[in-house]
Amino acid sequence: MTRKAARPGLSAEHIVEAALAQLAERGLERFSLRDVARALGVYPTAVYWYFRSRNELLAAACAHALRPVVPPPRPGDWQRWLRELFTRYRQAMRRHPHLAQLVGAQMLSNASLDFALVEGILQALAQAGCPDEAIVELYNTVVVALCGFATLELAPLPAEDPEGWAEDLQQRVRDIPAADYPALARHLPRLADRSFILRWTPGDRRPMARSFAAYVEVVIAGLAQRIAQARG
Amino acid sequence: MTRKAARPGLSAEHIVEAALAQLAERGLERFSLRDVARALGVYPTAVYWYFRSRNELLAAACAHALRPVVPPPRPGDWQRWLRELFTRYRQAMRRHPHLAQLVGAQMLSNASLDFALVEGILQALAQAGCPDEAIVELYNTVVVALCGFATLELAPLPAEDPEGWAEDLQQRVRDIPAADYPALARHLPRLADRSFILRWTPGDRRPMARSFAAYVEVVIAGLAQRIAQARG
DNA sequence: ACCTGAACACCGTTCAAGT
DNA sequence: ACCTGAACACCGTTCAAGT
Repeated sequence: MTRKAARPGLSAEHIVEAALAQLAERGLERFSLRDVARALGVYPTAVYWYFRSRNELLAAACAHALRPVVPPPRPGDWQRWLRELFTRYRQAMRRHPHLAQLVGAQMLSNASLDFALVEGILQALAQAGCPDEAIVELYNTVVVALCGFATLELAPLPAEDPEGWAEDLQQRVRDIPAADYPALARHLPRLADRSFILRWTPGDRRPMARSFAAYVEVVIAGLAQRIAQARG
Repeated sequence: MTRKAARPGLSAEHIVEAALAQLAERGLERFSLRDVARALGVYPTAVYWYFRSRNELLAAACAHALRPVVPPPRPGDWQRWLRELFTRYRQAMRRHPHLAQLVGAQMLSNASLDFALVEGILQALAQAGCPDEAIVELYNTVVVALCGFATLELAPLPAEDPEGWAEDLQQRVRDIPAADYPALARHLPRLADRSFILRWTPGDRRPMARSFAAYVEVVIAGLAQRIAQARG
């Protein structure tokens, strides 16, 4: 009844899912291929049948996470399309917070969906009236803007002794000398734990939705103005 | 003549310099505390007298790299001050390209210079006329904008088999089906190796200065408009 | 105070061997 | 084709010991 050779118990997709689970559980810094294999009940080296390296596995995980980011076309409304793209990217990263640093910082070069993303951005810029001479710089601007917010929002806080670190930071924030930093002292109640550098709760537990919305509008308004200017 | 106990041959500053040298030579992914110790001619464990962990050493390296980023005050010209801040940040990261991902993605919470940075940004926003209710979101927007560009520009390309990877990407770019990606196909000559996702030369060897300049102007113009709008 | 030295519990990856 | 199994060359970190 049993076959001569068992059908493979593994698959690339299966491994990627296990990797995403490990990532969610232990974070990027403590992510290990051996743990993924353990979770799957196979030898570490079995993974190498499907992926050439640990990095390739992580790249595949990034590609998986990024699948739903490119929005459907919105003919005639480039601002809405961009807004949607930015929002989807952030949501995709919120589902896999530990991937944000990877995608933002180094993985933007692998997946095959990437060409669709490029095409979408170029079409949005064209619709906005961007002249050909400005297409490279504004395309690059959009890509940076796309990754920037979620990368910082979801950045991991120090992994070792997080409570101790949080207390230290709060103490230092309380002790800020108002004479040296008047604006900071004045706005501290608004900023504390709600803003970069002055926060101790990670972004996945304390979303920065309002700031994200403002950020998106700043970028879009800036693009519109820069395009108008480039057209002369 | 020789003292009873030799004065320490090491120092935190000395170790940080060795770490920066190692980083420049081998990159972040292959950075190891043991190599730093080897370069200094001491046992790996000697480093632990000065730093509690590898991560703390890297944080110190980031703080070192970030020292010169906060510009002197520019009373009455917040746009100039911001432009200078962005430029200095990028230049600091260009001096230590392998730190860009760290600083951008996770280390924005340690150094003591940080409070000066926060104060400067808040004062710039105040000068721009930002109302108090919008200060948090626009402060966060500025911080993201600050780190975003250099983080992506200097992102490392795949460490394993970089030439093979570069050739693959170039091949895939050449094979882009113009029917599926018309805008991409049309602008490809401009974009190839000069834009994110479509480049195979790393940003430290091929700077993206024009795109950076455009990016900065987009952000500043967007801030100005958003502030004007927030004032009603 | 500052560093040596040994040891622990891990890694990613290679290669040969099994089925 | 797909996985086991052993082995290699590393890691970061802890702890005790030296001076």
